[in-house]
Amino acid sequence: MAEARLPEPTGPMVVLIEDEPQIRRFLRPTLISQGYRIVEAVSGEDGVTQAATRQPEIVILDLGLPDMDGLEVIRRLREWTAVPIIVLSARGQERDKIAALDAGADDYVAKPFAVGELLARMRVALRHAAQSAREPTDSTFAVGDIRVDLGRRRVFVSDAEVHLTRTEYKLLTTLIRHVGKVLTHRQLLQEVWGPPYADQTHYLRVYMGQLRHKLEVEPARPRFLLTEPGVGYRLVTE
Amino acid sequence: MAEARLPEPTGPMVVLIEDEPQIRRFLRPTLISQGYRIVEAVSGEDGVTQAATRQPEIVILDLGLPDMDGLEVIRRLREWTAVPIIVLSARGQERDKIAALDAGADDYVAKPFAVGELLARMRVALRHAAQSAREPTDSTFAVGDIRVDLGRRRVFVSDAEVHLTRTEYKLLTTLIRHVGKVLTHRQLLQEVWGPPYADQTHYLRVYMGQLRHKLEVEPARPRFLLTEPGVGYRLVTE
DNA sequence: CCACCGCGTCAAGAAACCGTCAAGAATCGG
DNA sequence: CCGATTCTTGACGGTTTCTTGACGCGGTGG
Repeated sequence: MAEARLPEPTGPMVVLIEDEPQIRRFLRPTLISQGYRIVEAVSGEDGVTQAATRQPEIVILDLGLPDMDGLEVIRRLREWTAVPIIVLSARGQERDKIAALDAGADDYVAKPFAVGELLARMRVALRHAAQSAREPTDSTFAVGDIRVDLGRRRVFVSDAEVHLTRTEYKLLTTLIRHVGKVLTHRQLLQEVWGPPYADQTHYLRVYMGQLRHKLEVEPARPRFLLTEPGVGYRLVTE
Repeated sequence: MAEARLPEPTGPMVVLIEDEPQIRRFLRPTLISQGYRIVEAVSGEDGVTQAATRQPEIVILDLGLPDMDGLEVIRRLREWTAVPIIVLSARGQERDKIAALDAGADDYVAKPFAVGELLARMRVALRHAAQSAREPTDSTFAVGDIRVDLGRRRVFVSDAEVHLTRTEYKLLTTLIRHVGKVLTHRQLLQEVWGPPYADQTHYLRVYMGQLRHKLEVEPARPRFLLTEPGVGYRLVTE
């Protein structure tokens, strides 16, 4: 396992989201010497975008970013990708670690950190990814005239952007995550609104109606957002 | 993700390989209160055996064992299992961490450790396991011209989709679950409609008729959905 | 032979479910 | 604080699905 890695130009790609130039200057040559391809982002927004466009094998994320809460970055990424996220943070408090790990981070390394340990933890992350044979996720979803850019949270119909509210978007991405499958009323309500709402099926009717209105050509006879009477809803491709 | 977990007797099983009674006494109630089932081992040899016999969801391993090098325990486990291994160690040296992680450990927590962090890292490990476990969920059932995609809840006859109502589908999947065997009226009614309906055999006649009408080529002389007079029904393959 | 029983079929009324609209309430941004 | 957006809730009508009863068939046993 611990074989020496020589520099190779097509190794795993890492997106490094880190605003401190000092750390970037330090990490960049180290990672490159280990054979990684590296893409740097200096803000959370940029980081999410880079992760969406480059589809890296690993994301290394500093929690202390200027523009955005680090936890928010994790959540944004986890909306559409399972890419391993290793958090770097100056805050070594237990509750920070717990919050980041529960938000979807895979590992947490407190600063100042030993670079050898970071590299070892990166190898662990790569091992996991290889094991589940997970390809880097495509950050866009498309069906018919509908296109969803999950990284940027934007939705287009026939190349015209349509605005979805937060709830509408969450409902749509939930359906996308399980595309093809029927999601029961319960599942949808729990995932989108939270467990306490598991019985408020009326919400579903209202919001499915709004989604159809915004996305379907003929909302009354939907082609993609289908009803399974008595069961739930499903998103179908073609 | 950070929902409160109540104690439940059938949660994930943890094998804790740890020779210090102090730490065992401390961890045991904590893990149990989180709903884990816990098996303790006080030596490396015992730990490997327990992991093999109990098939736990997680292994927590102290590196400083009396009988065996901790790295050796990791290697022994990795010979046959991919179960997540979280290492606990009093040695916080970088090279110890690297060695353990590269030997196959998934995480490394230095003592003294914060128990909340350990629990969070355990949740991460469980997440990984759950993720890689749920790839092959593409079960379909087929007999004659009839094809049932159980994952997507769809039914086809001669490659044309037919729509089943909720009750029809439930009846069909119940028959599929017991394919080949005779199901009595009682069994079917209880499984599909619920115990209070155990005597409403008329329902069965109506719905079996509808199923045959939708699935059989010659509903009056069914090839697959057969009646066992006086007993119940059965689904046969050829 | 005929009454009876289990089974299959059909259909109509009842009930449940779904989509739609719209009006307040709550929330957000300025 | 105000205006705009979004969420929440209720009402209503159309549709699907369930439930129930009636009836016919065929086998069985009196």
